[in-house]
Amino acid sequence: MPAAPRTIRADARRNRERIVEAARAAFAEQGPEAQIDDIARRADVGVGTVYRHFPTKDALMGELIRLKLTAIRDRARRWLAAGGDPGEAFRGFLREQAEVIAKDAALQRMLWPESKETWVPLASLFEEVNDAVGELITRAKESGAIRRDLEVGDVRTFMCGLGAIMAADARGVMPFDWRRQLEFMLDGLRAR
Amino acid sequence: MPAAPRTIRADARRNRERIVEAARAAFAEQGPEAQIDDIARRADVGVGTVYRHFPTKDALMGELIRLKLTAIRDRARRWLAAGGDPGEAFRGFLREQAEVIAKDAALQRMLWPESKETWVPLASLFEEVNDAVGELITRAKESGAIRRDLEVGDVRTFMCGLGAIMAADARGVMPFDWRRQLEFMLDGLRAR
Amino acid sequence: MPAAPRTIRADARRNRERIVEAARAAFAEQGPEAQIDDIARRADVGVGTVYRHFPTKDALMGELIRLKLTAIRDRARRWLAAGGDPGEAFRGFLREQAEVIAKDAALQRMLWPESKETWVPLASLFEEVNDAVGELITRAKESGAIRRDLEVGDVRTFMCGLGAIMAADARGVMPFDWRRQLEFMLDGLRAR
Amino acid sequence: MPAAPRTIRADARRNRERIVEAARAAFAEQGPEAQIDDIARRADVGVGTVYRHFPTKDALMGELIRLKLTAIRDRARRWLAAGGDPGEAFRGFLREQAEVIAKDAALQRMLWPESKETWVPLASLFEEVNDAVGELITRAKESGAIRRDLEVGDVRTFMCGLGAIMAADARGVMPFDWRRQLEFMLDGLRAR
DNA sequence: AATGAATGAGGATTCATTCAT
DNA sequence: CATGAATGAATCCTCATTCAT
Repeated sequence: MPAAPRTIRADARRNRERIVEAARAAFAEQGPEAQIDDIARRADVGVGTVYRHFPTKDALMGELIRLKLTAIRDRARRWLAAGGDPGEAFRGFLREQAEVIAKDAALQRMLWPESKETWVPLASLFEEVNDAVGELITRAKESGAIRRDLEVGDVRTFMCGLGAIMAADARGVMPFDWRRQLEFMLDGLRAR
Repeated sequence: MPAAPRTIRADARRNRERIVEAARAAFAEQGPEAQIDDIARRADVGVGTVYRHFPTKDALMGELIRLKLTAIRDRARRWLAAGGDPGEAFRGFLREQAEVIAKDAALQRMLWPESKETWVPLASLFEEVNDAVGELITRAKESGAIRRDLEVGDVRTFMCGLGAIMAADARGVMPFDWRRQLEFMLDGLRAR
Repeated sequence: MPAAPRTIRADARRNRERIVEAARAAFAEQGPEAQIDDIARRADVGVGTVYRHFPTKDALMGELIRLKLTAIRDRARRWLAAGGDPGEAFRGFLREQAEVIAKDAALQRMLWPESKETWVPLASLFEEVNDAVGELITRAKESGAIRRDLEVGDVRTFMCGLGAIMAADARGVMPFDWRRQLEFMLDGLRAR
Repeated sequence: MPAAPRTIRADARRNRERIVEAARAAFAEQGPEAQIDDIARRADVGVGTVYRHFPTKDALMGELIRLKLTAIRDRARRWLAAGGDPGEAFRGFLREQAEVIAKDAALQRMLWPESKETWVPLASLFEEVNDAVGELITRAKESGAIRRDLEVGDVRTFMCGLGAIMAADARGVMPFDWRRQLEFMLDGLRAR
């Protein structure tokens, strides 16, 4: 009768969520140097609890990345499903995507983490993102909305740079207007 | 003994140069986490000597930034002085600039540092960079080579993002083709 | 419902046995650093259950010691009851005893634990061991098989050392031949 | 002019010695669980200093073992050089050796450490110990003082056990008379 | 009674910076 | 001036034990 693993989970899941949320906030504020102890304090749990849910600081970061990627994939799929003008879908996706990223920009500083290992468990999810965004691109190309030599990797590359810009801007050292940047790039991607 | 201070100066200056070079190498390889001890070892001096020349790690980083900015300014001025087609000067400058940055890409990770304080002593130099690049932009605009709404800040913003892309690429986590990125952007900046 | 408590008891006892067995295995493999969580996992129970049966890790260790001592006492009594040549009984007991100890040698690392407190509840059992082994010694002395100055404490002392040797050998750092050691000692104990 | 590395060394060496001494004391009292922080406090230096001299707790332990082994080797050589009756030399060495070990008995708990790696850098020293003790044994055998089947390994094994006995005795859990033990063994090793 | 999630003190190690020589 | 040894706060992670379910 392995019925048990249901009740307590409610509590545990709540904690897990609080930890993830606290981690998002902490990393967003302080970047990768955010401390586990601080995250635990924010989540109002003991350090041990953080470690019960995520064996390692890297694992916790990995989870945040996973959530981000999942959100990206879903957003791309939503724009795909919505149909409409392929060029507008492509641009709409990128604009929306950028707005969302901007909300916790500092997170970007860990989206492309040091170790390749972090990516291993994310590989398949990553593929899904590629597929969805790739499809948006393909359709836009076919409709003649964007240049024919654009590839998924280019968009990924751009978003990486845009994230860095957002992060730098968020830290307030110097103003960076990423929205203009995005529009310039979108113009650059138009078919001539 | 009016001769003595000169000899010592020579020694000290040599040390300072070696430290700066070692720091460049170390930061380029390991990013901001490079350790002072390591830098001292590369420069073949004691840690104390590093601290004699640069009171803190941040100060040392600041010096590297200063050198970078100086190089950027000089490069921009060189393209200004060279004359020729304004559009080509603008694009040539950015391409050359990018190639140089790419050489120690990891340095970019500290070009936009945490503290505003780091920027204070660099303010005037920063103005000079702005002026030089601004002039390149103005000329290009006037010649009709690029869109009229482009501003210096946009270029700065773009280079920040491009640097981040280079840094991520250099760490080898994922391939990022910054050269394609640059060309897309240059296309986006063209006047239509 | 007078039947209920019985069923539960059966369950509880089964759990207790599984815990003890798991602890034996864990401690035998990893020495005193074996973790309660690991023991619980091996026993296929929750940590809480381990703590219900044994209030502290030390108590659990104490139980293992108690079992060991009981086994020693019974073995000694068996050799006493068997009669036969007293010298052979003495030596036979030690040899058999050693072989059994060797099976989970790492357990020896905790047979002589830090705290005297652990011994308090074992005092009377300890006496019984002493009595049984003492009787084996007395008989052997009387039959002229071993030196007259041998005392129970000496045997205890020797077995402690032998256990340590086994444990070290088991960890594989360096080969220790405890069987030769035992025979040398038995020779040393012979009456001349 | 690499003349420098002489002066400061006096200070540093003093510190190193104090650390080693503090470590000996700490490990002798508390066994392998002694904490680096405590050792630093005893030596009246910062933790960092301990780590400057010994990169790792294991390295510090390794040093203590090295010192022990060196002392053993030298003692054996001294008895060899002293000449005299080979049987007495063999026994004298073991008795003296035991007395010295007994002084910080708890150290024995780490003489046969977990990891083989600890032994690697000690291999050659270990050989020297073997050679010296082996020669004592050979001479004693030739003079007919001890049984012909005794080997160096047996003595090593015995001393390992004796050390464990001392350690257990030192912890005061139960009295163990290691001197009697030694004499029994020496009797066992006599040629008949 | 059983479960396993939560707790948090404790412990090894790092590294920017100071200071005696 | 240079040196590099010393410092110790800071940080990640472990694990015996408690407690809500």
